[in-house]
Amino acid sequence: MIGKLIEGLRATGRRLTRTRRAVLRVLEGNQYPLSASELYERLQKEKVSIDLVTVYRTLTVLKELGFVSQLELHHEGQFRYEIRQGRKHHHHIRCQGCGRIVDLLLCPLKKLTSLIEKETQFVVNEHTLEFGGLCPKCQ
Amino acid sequence: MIGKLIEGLRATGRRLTRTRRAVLRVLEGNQYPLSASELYERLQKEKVSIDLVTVYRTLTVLKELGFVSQLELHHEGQFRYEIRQGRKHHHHIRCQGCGRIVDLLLCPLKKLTSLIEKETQFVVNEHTLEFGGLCPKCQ
DNA sequence: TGATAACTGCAAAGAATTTGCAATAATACT
DNA sequence: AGTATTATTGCAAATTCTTTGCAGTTATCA
Repeated sequence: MIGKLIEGLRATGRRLTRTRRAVLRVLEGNQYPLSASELYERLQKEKVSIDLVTVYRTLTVLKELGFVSQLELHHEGQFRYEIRQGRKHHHHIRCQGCGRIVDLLLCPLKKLTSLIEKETQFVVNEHTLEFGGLCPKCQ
Repeated sequence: MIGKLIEGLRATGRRLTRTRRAVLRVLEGNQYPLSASELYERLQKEKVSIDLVTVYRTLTVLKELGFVSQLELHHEGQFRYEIRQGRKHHHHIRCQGCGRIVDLLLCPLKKLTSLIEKETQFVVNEHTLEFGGLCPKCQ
């Protein structure tokens, strides 16, 4: 992963820094998408000296290079980021109680897309699908 | 509509005011969901004297009474509001070029919900589905 | 008409995110 | 290895959307 990161950074005239490495490492160590401030907190716990602004800027770069994807879950008012590397297209379900986010591996929308294109005359480029509910612990 | 509004307001110890009437009227005159600031601008054009804060507070009340629903479209960073009165459950498609929002009357997710509940052990209470693309003019 | 709340406007606070700029650090070249 | 170049960082401050506090205004009901 680091190898590909260096490659990607170089190709766009960027540099591999202590902070970029640290951000990527924390994201890799987490199976659910983190917000910028969550990432910041975890870095602080690990005694990595970094500014929240730098976290934002790093996430922007990683997103531009295609290493992470940016999620916008409803009722949250913030972005979340997760490693995109080698992951299939998927959606999420979020617990309305504790906020826990779980991946959904299915996506039933491919067929629907062409139907919608016919109906609206739009060219569909993306879709977001998200469920909200209560996880077993919060029920 | 106004009749039901008065009824709803009364029932919760609230009052029908010039501003609430105006906000509802503008929402009714629009077929696509408006943001608070868009609503504010339209009211200004109509020479209705109102503060943006009051627009927000009014939208909150209308939402609580079930007269409008609050939407959170992706890549927008703001809420939108649309009349809910007598409208069926639906989703939206938004043009990535001009931002135009069109309703989608179909919803293919009812069957999917029980599948997801089995898979995740969540109780699903809501879902959001949204498409992004280019409208005929922006293609 | 007057009393009692609810409602409004204004200013200011909050939260997430972005921007400007000088100091710092990674890279390339010698 | 040493130095010049230029990307990156940290800090402060700005932005955007939304919410809150409070005193003055207005709708409602006796």
